[in-house]
Amino acid sequence: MSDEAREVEVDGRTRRAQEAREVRRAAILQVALHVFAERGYHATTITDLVEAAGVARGTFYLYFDSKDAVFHVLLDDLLAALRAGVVGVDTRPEAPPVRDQLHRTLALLFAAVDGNRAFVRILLREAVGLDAAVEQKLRAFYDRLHAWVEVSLRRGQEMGVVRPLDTEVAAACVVGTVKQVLERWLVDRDDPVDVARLAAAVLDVTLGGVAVAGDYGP
Amino acid sequence: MSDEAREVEVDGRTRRAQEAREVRRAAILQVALHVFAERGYHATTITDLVEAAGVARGTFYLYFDSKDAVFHVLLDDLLAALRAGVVGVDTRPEAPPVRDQLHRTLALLFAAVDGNRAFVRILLREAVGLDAAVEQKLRAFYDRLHAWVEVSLRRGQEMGVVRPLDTEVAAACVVGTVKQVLERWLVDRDDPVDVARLAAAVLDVTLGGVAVAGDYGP
Amino acid sequence: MSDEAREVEVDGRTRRAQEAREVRRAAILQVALHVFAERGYHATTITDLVEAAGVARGTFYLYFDSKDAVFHVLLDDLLAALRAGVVGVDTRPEAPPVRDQLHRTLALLFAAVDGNRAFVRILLREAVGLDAAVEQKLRAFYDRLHAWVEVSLRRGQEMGVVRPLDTEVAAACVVGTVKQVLERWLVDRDDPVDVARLAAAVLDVTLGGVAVAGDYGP
Amino acid sequence: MSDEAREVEVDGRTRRAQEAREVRRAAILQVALHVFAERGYHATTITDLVEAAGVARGTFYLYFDSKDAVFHVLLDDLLAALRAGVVGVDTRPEAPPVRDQLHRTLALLFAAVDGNRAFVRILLREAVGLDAAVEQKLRAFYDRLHAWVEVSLRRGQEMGVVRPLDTEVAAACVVGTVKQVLERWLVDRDDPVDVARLAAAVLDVTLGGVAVAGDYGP
DNA sequence: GATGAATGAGCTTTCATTCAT
DNA sequence: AATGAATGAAAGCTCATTCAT
Repeated sequence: MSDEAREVEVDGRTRRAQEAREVRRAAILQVALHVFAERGYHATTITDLVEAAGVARGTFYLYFDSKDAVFHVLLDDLLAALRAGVVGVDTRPEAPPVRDQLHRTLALLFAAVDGNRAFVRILLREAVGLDAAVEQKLRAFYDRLHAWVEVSLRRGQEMGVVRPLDTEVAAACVVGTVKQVLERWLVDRDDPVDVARLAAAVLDVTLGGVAVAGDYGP
Repeated sequence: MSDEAREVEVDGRTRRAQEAREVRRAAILQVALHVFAERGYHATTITDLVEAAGVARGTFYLYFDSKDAVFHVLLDDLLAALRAGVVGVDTRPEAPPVRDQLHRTLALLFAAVDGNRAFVRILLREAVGLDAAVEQKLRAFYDRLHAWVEVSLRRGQEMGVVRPLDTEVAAACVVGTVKQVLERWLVDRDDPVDVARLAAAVLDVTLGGVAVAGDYGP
Repeated sequence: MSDEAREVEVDGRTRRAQEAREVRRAAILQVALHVFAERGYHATTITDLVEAAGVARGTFYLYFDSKDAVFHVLLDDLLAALRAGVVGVDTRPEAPPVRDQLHRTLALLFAAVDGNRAFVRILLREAVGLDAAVEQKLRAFYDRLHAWVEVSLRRGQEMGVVRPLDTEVAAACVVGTVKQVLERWLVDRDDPVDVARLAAAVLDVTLGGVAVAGDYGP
Repeated sequence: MSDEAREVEVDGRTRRAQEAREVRRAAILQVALHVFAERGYHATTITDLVEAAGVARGTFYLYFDSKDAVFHVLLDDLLAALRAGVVGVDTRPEAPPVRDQLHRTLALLFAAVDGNRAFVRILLREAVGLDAAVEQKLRAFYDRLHAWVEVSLRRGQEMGVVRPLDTEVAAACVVGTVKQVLERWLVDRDDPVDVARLAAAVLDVTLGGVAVAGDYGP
């Protein structure tokens, strides 16, 4: 075997080993997600995890530093997926109608959660005050979402399409609305959901309020 | 001493003992609330509880079955307080305006949470998925609130003061709005809050929506 | 039962409980000493300790913070016992001869070690660099012993009973001599030893050297 | 290529491979010595060793059976080095003076330790009771040293240059003296040391004792 | 021969709960 | 009724060693 061939083979080995590592890591993550979802984060032990993954205790620590570390990886992945769909409204003349853009954003968010139901379930049920780092990440995520909504509302006011109202309260209302709908339709239930329809209904209520026009008081 | 007198005295003793029991039980509860608030539910150990209460470990178990049991008592008390203010809208002619009634309900709810910030904080931060029973209680509370809102919305539609909209989605929006506002103004922060003003702002957004009338799309 | 009687009884209970605690603590210490001596410090696990003591794992931690803590208690006891016999030479005219005083000091030291063979064995065999605190304690002990010997030698030189020599080296020789004799006769063997005779022999060699008088030098 | 030539080439290969093995083995030993010295024996993990040596975990086990095995090799090397300088006194008429021979032996021993401070440090601080085999080796070394000293003292008595005294005790005193001086000047400190001067001082104290001649009592 | 991912027995420590006094 | 010493199951994590590639 020539030196060159050897080199290629070594590279091949290294690459295959690397790929095997990635695969195993992903497998442990996947299993952890399901075990967390089934037993709850706190109730899940390392033993549960390694038994479900079919690896030895030590192997787990080869891929993750701790139970918390696994959780943080899952959390970061989810938050990234959620953030991906939340983009600013395009106000150029040739852009689609604002309402359609908002609908698309909502639908994307709902779809992202729909694709991660198990983990979002853990997140909303148990991880709220899990540890300082998790809390900080969640809070940062919600704060960012809130800020984004509030800024959007202010812009809307400047454009004359949003009523004069307390934008901070209104932003909290929007965020809370989204959270609750997510929780009710995607977390508490296992049924498939038409995210487009749901997004449309939420948009309708949020934009127009519940009262008939002109009749919601002084 | 006659038998009767003895009986009376025994009754007196029994009664006094009973009262002492109640006092001690209440004291442990009160202390538990504060310790939970200070250290967090999970971080609080039985040792923390009994030391703060100034009783022996065994004594604690004379009054409560477990750490969880204390939590459930505190939880039941809170939920009862929250439910107290949520009453149906009075539709009789001589009743106050509907909007005022809704404002009063919201303000009462906010005030109840305001008076129990410490515990609500633990509830939302740590105890969301504490155990099946807690989860079920919370869910029942929210479901009941949701149902109440949905029924109210339907009645409003019949009365012609609520727009035609998906009442289930709208109810979820209302509940989510309330939860988020509570979390943002009463749980995440320590500042005193003008609950009446906050309730008014929430009502404004919820009833009228964020879009200017007639401009929120097809 | 009168209040006074009750008080007495409560005191009695408390006292008895306190005594029981002391007894148990001492029992664990005693057992630990033997287990350490038998299996070696490093090889001894908490499991070994509690099984030998016949208590539950948790009970152990009720009396000691850790395996190290037990060791430190034993160490402190030993060092105190060793230090007890090392006192300065009485140079008043009416005092016993210096040689007798030195003999007494040596014999006391040897006897103290003789009474703690098991632990001294651990100390010399394993605990030398156990942890920073142990090392510091041992070093402090030896340094103090060395300093005491060196000062004594200087005084002897002033009094004209000690030869002119490097007192630091000589002190190290004395300390090393004592350590080695202890190790050879009391640690490595289990035979009973005549400490007075041993002390006399050590004194003879140390004071007079091994060479015949006048024949040891250049 | 003829068969003979091939054979030669194979031999060459084998020899070169053998040499490469030796080199690698020595490299691991050298690295282990430094890592042990830096982190301490117990705190050093196989991971530390293989990372410092730049070889894979499995490779380590190709050269040594275990962590302990490496230690034993280092220990054997050290003891061999120490033993090298300890030779009997030459009593032929034309030999150098006895005192000079003793001085040379001491100085050689001190120098050997001086050249291996790091490992001696580990040996005395952590590995005293590492395992039965280490203990046995150390004990054998000291016993041999003791026996050698005792025999020398007896010969000295026969030659009339050593006082009548308990040679076993005296031998222990000499061994202890040497150990303590080594520990104090070469193990506990990092300063460079004049081994010749130190050896001379030790010899002076050991041969002549601390008391002025004729004044050390009956 | 070299590799390094995988192993799993074993460690120390915690803490909700029990029960003899 | 009150006490608090005792319990022991169970947790998270480490690391010397093995073995398929």
